[in-house]
Amino acid sequence: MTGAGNPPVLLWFRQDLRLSDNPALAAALKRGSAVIPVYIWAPDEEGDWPPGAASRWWLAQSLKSLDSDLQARGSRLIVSRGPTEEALNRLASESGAAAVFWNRRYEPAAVARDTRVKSSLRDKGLLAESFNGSLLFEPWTIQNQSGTPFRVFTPFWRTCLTKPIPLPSKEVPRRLRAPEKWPRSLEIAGLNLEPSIDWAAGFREAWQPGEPGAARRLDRFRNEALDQYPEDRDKPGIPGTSGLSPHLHFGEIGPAQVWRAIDSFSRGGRTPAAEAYLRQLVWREFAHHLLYHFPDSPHAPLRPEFAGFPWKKKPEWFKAWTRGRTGYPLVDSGMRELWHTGWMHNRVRMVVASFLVKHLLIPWQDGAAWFWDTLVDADLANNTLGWQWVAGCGADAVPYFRIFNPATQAAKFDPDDIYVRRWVKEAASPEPIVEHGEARRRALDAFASIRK
DNA sequence: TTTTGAGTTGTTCGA
DNA sequence: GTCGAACAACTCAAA
Repeated sequence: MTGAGNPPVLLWFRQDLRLSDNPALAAALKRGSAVIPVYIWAPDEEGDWPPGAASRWWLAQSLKSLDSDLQARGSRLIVSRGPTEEALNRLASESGAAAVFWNRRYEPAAVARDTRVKSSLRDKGLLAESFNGSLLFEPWTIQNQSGTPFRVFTPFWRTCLTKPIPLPSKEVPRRLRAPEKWPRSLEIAGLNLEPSIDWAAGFREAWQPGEPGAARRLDRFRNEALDQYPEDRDKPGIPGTSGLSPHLHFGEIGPAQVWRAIDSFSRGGRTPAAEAYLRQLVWREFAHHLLYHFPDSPHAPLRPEFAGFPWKKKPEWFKAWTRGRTGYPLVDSGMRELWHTGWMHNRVRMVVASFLVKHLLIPWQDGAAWFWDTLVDADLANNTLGWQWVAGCGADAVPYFRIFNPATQAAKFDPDDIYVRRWVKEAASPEPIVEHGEARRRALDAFASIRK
């Protein structure tokens, strides 16, 4: 089929900002139609979670990268503002498009919006189809033997391993056929995603947003760090983790591509290093599974007894935490790394989160909101799982008595102070805002108070 | 059907 | 210095 007479397809990009292994794009190409790549900025449609400042910075870079990759293939990115429904209808009528294809999202607000958009497009006689480009296992495909969603990771993982892992599609188009008539477009800069005061110098140094940057990151990890991953992933001073989280969040690389690149076997078994990393990739799946099945979890604890937890509001302590001025070098380093680069090492995320929730007794939701605004990899599913896990109120959560000692954690995972010296330059740390032993006892009492 | 055992990431205390 | 126990409650799967 040449498709020369086929009306064009609108390819609605969201969190799938890539051309390789993109099922919606593949489906559009298969029709032989011209493709009109579209991004619609509609933060009002994200419920309580419009993208934060760090995410918006990343998004701006990623859109520029996508546009440039499209232009290299004879195409371009059409940019519009929401409301999404109106934008898609206008773009379709301006271009004569007869179909809209996209890859699915799983956040509650996005699911509701996408459902509405799909039926509205179909009512208008357009073909509207969605695909899976972001997960290995969509949330409704994994369940336990009683037919309910898993709440414990290990059985979830074992069940995933019995399912076929999707193969990434190899096809990357050299050229994309342009439509006869391009619809109107805004400039990416016109969306005002980037800060007016340029605070992102540290971000630019640390990251290369976009599909080529994601591929480079994956290559580096596989070639230079994977073998040592089980030991090195916990050391914040060295690049022992993949650093793929923001690329995965924005879909600049897909999980099937990552699985394919990492999975390796020796003597009949998966190598321990590959398995350790793939488990982490499946934690991302588990987070999406939980968010989909428990849509209140971004704001409400999964364990109901936590509704009565005696949280404290201490604005000056919260502020000290956000600024990296708690007096605990590992905590302060993490918070400064976050502020400077838009990212924080996972080991340190656990320590700073535990410190906020247990040492300071400040609600996990406040920490989640700060991370949401400052992380370039801010992802509602992962952020929610992480904070509920640390607070002990989530699925498969940490036991209440597990209270990280920031000094012990530093001694164990940053024994040569490489990480702490990178982020805490002053000769003397501020006085600790709470004393560890006392804070620990207070936390144990608070957690005991909600037990039956 | 009921029981049993295991479960991402820890710390402290006392022998 | 090292080591085991204690620090809960609940989900899930296998026996």
